[in-house]
Amino acid sequence: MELSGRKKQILKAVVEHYIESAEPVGSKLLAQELGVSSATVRNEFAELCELGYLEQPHTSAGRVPSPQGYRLYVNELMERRSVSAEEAEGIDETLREKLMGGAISNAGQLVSSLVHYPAYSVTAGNAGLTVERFELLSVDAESFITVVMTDDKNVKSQLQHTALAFDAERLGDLKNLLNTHFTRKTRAEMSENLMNVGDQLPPELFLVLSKTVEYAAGILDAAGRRDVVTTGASEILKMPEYRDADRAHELMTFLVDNKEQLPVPEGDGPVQILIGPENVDHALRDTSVVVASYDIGDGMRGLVGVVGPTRMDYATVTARLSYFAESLTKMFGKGLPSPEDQQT
Amino acid sequence: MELSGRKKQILKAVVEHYIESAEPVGSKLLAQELGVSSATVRNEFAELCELGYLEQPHTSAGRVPSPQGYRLYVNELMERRSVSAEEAEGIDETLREKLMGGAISNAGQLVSSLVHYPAYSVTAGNAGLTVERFELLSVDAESFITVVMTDDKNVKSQLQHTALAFDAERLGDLKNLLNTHFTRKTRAEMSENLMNVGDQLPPELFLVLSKTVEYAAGILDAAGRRDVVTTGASEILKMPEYRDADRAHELMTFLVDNKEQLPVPEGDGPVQILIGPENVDHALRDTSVVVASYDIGDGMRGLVGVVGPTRMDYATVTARLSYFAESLTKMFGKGLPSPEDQQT
DNA sequence: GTTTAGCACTCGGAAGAAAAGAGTGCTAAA
DNA sequence: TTTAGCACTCTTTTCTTCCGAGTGCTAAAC
Repeated sequence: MELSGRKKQILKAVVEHYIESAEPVGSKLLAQELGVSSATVRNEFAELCELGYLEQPHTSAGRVPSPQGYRLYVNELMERRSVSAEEAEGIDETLREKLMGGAISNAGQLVSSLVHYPAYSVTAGNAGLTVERFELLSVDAESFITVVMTDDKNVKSQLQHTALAFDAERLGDLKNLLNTHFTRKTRAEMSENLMNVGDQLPPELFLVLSKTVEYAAGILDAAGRRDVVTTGASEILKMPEYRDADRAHELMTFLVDNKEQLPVPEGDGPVQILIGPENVDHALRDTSVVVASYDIGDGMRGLVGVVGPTRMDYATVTARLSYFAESLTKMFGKGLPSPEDQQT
Repeated sequence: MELSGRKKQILKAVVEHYIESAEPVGSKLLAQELGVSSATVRNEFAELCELGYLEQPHTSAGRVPSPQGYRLYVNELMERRSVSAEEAEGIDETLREKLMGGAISNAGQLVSSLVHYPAYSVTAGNAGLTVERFELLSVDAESFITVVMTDDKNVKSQLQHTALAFDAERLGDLKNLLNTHFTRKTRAEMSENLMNVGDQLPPELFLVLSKTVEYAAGILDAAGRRDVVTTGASEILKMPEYRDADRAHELMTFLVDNKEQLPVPEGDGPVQILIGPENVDHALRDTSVVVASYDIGDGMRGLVGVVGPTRMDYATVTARLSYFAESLTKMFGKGLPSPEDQQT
């Protein structure tokens, strides 16, 4: 059933007042605003309550939006404003400043400082990654540098010590071995090949080989892992709903210890909003989450989210977050921190 | 003036009770414990107050240790117990489990989980670091891999794109240029040399060279920076002294935003304890900090610290922290996560 | 001279009562 | 359909009272 225009207007006003004040909204305030009597507003209140859009903390308090109310607000009532010119400038500024070098890990940090809520960022793991190329560089008799390039063009390297002396020839052999049997292979295949090749190799050499392969496998594992970073958890201590130390502690430890369980919705829109009980996780039952995803390039996607009370400033958060995500996408596409600057 | 034996005994008891209960300690409780009358204890209390070792929250409450009282306790009265066999086993376990791969950044995390206080770890920056060697590996016409080994034997690498085509010869030239003019040089010297060399170079080549040198300089900068990581800040929400959201928020944001100002004392002992006002930083005025340093090898030192209320369980924290630091030192000296496993 | 019993005194915190206030629901009139 | 009016509900605040834990001091006891 479609709500009347005035009901929508009232719901919108309740949500916005409550977002601002964190106090239940009474009929008198709205009466003034709408130019009708408080009794009229009360009648509407009563109906909105019956329909499930509003709630009453107790009999004689004002009204508070229910999750369903927030949902309607977000879907229909909220003005989907975009960021102001100054906001945009500010965001661009911080982005340029802090994100050079392609360190995506602190995207959450930027977002958190932008919206004053806890934020998190997820860098999608690249599970199918393989090694494209091995290089070995001689250092001295007992050590060499291993360089591993993965097929997403990331390069990592380490110094490796060996028990036995490695001359140039031997190093070349090892390198050939690595490049023929361990490039373009999945994790499982690498382990398998290690076993196969191992049989025909002198044990000392095998030891070095396996150490190198393990190093490479570790890189693939690390790249395959979904990485979640949370920041700004302490922001919640400023909010009235978390003045209670126990509640604050609960959410806080969740954000730190269970961050892997933060929602990573399959994105169909640019920004997604999960309100209160829409979150599957029990600990997020009365918080809302706003997430946006951005393009890293190579078809990969990153994700940043904001966590806050259901009484969250959805309009501002949504605007800033989506602008942020767009900017990130642009930057990865062509902008300053281009792929050639990516460090390892 | 030296305190009488009984005064010390009483001070010790007050400190330990207060550490456990966070409640002011009354004379009756101690009377029972010491087998004297409460009046006697009260007399001693009064004198300890005058001497500045105890404080009274208000006229008719029990006594609470003053910072000076804690100091005496820590210096003389506390039983400097070492960790129990099970504790040691537990610590070794977590160390082995979590620290393979030489990721020191989360030493604080381990400590925090060990003592249930917020913790931080500082990895000393190596300011005098220089590049020992450059390597360039051809990938395709327009890109190559830059490998940089610093004189502490750390290796880092990145893929670098160029505007102009680079054949093997040209790459060799560039490499020679790098290795002759930019190894074993300080940051300043590198910049200077870049200017000097630049004059005699075609501009396209110079662009590539400077990009590479900048990359190396960035590595040196990063290594030179003192890196502070804090963990477990949310632990404070469990403590009665931080049930007040404002106080909790203050300390919390300090631990997150001002972590660079956490104390890094010049170590003369294995474990150092800073009590309340002994901390220079205003925000730490009523917290205590316990820090231990450990050996990374190569004469480098790392540092881990624990932050908590002055009512901190000094005995346990000190024991665990020093055991932890010792274990770390041992591990870096000869243990599992040996230098050859250090990743970049 | 130290220790202890005794006692009056001081606070802080808990418990209760009362008052204030905000907001409601309902009825009846406009 | 809107609104004025009014009784009612329930929270919050404030004030008071009361209790008890703990003190400081004095005078007696060891």
